[in-house]
Amino acid sequence: MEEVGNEKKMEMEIRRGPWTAEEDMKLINYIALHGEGRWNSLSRSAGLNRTGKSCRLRWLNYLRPDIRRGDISLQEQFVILELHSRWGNRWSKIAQHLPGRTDNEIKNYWRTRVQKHAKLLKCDVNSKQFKDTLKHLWMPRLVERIAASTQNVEFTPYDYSPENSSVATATSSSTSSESIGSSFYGGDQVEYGTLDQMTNNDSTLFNNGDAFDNMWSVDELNIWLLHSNLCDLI
DNA sequence: AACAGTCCCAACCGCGAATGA
DNA sequence: CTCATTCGCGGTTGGGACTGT
Repeated sequence: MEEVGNEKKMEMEIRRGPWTAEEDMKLINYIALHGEGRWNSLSRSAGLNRTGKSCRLRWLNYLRPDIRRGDISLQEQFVILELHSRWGNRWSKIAQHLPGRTDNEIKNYWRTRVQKHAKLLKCDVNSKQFKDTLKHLWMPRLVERIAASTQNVEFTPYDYSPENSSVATATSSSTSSESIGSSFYGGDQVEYGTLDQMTNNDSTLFNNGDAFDNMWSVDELNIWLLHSNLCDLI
């Protein structure tokens, strides 16, 4: 009986909700000394009344020194759209190609920004219509804007069109994370921007923030959807 | 100024996979 | 092989911040 009572007491002491600065410091200091991993025992040893899960999440999504904060840049938006079109909601896999960004952040971005547009257009975010809108309208537009915003820095915008995109040509067997990591788009001969260039720390590349929302009007998108529907019927 | 509605993000939850005893 | 524990992922939620009326 007493044991059950103690367990209950332990459970009662487990903290939830927002982390305090003191808890953050405990976690940072402990990991600096002992490294990460073994989260449950780490939590106990560090003197944190948190679940191992909670500690892991806090570290990976917030405290890690290489976390990048701030708006998602045009380049990053493009990478997210591109990789999501290939892999779907594989947030952690997508995050691996966006240094400093977490799966949680990308997931939040997708839900708040991209799904918002789908909602405005009254179509499902997973529908062919919406995917086509992304591929044929949003992504080419993003490329234009990336090219415009990077004219003054050493970035070689590639000739993007949905047809030469790996979105259109890739098969599941031919896509690999390595191909994305080394050269952002396919062919070795073509001078494409590399992922590093797409996601480096150059402030001129990363201060474009929220441009996504203002790229086109709902009317513009609706006209395009109507047009693509008519084309499908013909 | 006050309120309602919406947006955004940190954090939690459930589940399946991996690992170890 | 089995069971328990831990880890990692994707989905969901709570609440503060922001915006519009």
